[in-house]
Amino acid sequence: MRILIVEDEISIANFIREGLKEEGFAVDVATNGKKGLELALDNLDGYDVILLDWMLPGLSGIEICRHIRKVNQQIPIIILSAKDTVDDAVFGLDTGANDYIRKPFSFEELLARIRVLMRKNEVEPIIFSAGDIEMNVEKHSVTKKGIPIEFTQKEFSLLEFFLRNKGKVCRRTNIIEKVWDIHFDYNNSVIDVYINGLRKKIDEPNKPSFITTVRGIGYKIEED
Amino acid sequence: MRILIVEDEISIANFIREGLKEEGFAVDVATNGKKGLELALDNLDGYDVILLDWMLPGLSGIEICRHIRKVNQQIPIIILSAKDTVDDAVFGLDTGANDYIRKPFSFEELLARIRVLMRKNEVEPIIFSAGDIEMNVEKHSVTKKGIPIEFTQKEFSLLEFFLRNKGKVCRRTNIIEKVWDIHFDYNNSVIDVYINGLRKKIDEPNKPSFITTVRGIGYKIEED
DNA sequence: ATCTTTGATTAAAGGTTTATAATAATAAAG
DNA sequence: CTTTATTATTATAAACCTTTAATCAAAGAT
Repeated sequence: MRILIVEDEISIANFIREGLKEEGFAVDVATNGKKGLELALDNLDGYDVILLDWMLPGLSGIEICRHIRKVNQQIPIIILSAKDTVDDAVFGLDTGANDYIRKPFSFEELLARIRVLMRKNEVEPIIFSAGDIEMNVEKHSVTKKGIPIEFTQKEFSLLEFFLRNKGKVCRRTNIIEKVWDIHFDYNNSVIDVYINGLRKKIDEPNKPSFITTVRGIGYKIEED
Repeated sequence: MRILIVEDEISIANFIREGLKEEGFAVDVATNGKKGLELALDNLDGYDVILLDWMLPGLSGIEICRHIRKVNQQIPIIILSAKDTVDDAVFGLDTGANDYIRKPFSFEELLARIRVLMRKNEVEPIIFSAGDIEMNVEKHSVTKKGIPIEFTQKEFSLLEFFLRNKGKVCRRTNIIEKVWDIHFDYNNSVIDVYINGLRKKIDEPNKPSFITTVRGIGYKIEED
């Protein structure tokens, strides 16, 4: 997680930088507008959040924000400003900032607001893979070495369950609960039938199966 | 654009409601926590933003927020609160709110912050295409290899939905919700009928359909 | 070495989902 | 108000998943 701070008051910049570093962020600081915009545009995808002071020598934070938004609408921008009127806040937000924090601010609240902005990018993974197998949940497709393999609904969710738990043993009870939504039924042989089906579609002849049996417990697929 | 306000102080609720209505929003108001949560959960996809007062009779705004976030991570939530300490704000934000506004607040700033949260849904492409098919949403026209094909309204929006989600599987639940605005009705066969209609107009004889069936889940059109 | 348990495989029954046509209901147009 | 176009519902047949059951093979226990 990388954050860019554009702030000309060295003491404030340092204060934020040290605080964020303690939280485990990588931090870049620019102390004037021109340098800040340069850093931002050079490395737009590299930053997870950008903090902009409004009043800066040269290029203002607002102008930086406007420039960035011309090129990229996604990256979260927070304006930190001593301008504390409602009009200024509205102006800043309408220029494309995601948040507007008035100085002086509490570091804890800044941090919480950074967390909010990073939260939305934490989307559930939609692609799982193991060995040659790759699954795209959104597309509901699976490929082996790039070649698509068709799966029925149940087959697909069973395979998905294994891929989500790559490396771990999936117990029969667990499988039957999570994939079939059947409870308290250890010995349902539907599982076996479907394991068989998966193996037929995935495995290659004369090779150890992609899905290994853990006798008395369940099955698993190995971590790469 | 529909907004839910959960606020027990009638004067504040009315003030916000009237303001938002003037801005062209559809507004629902709940004056206690229980009712608010009910409205929210009944109609999660229906709201574009939810405003929660923290202190409410019965169920607090924080608790409502927590409940909603269990089910839905996307919908923007703003907490409006007389609790003005940093700790309260941090707590509110960490509970899943997207913004935390201290009372008393300016309506203009609330509006600007609502705009921020709705902005992400703004980028609207007008032309979609897949294979030989090209759709212009503005003109409400579709062509295949440049030759226009007529569609009825429902046919058009169904096709539009597929084109917007090119490559992804469109689940029946999703289709019936987004195209027909019918909720909790998986097995409405109106879908099948319209799929049939689209295929008749688009597909060529003795070729695989433009729209592929994903049995038990829904339909999709392939990425080019 | 044999028995018991567990897992693999196959085939077939049973059930669900989808395609299609026909019909009814609703909205729009003349 | 009637006609037409559009949308929704229902019915039925076909496709094909899912489950059950039966049999066989392998591993572990006695």
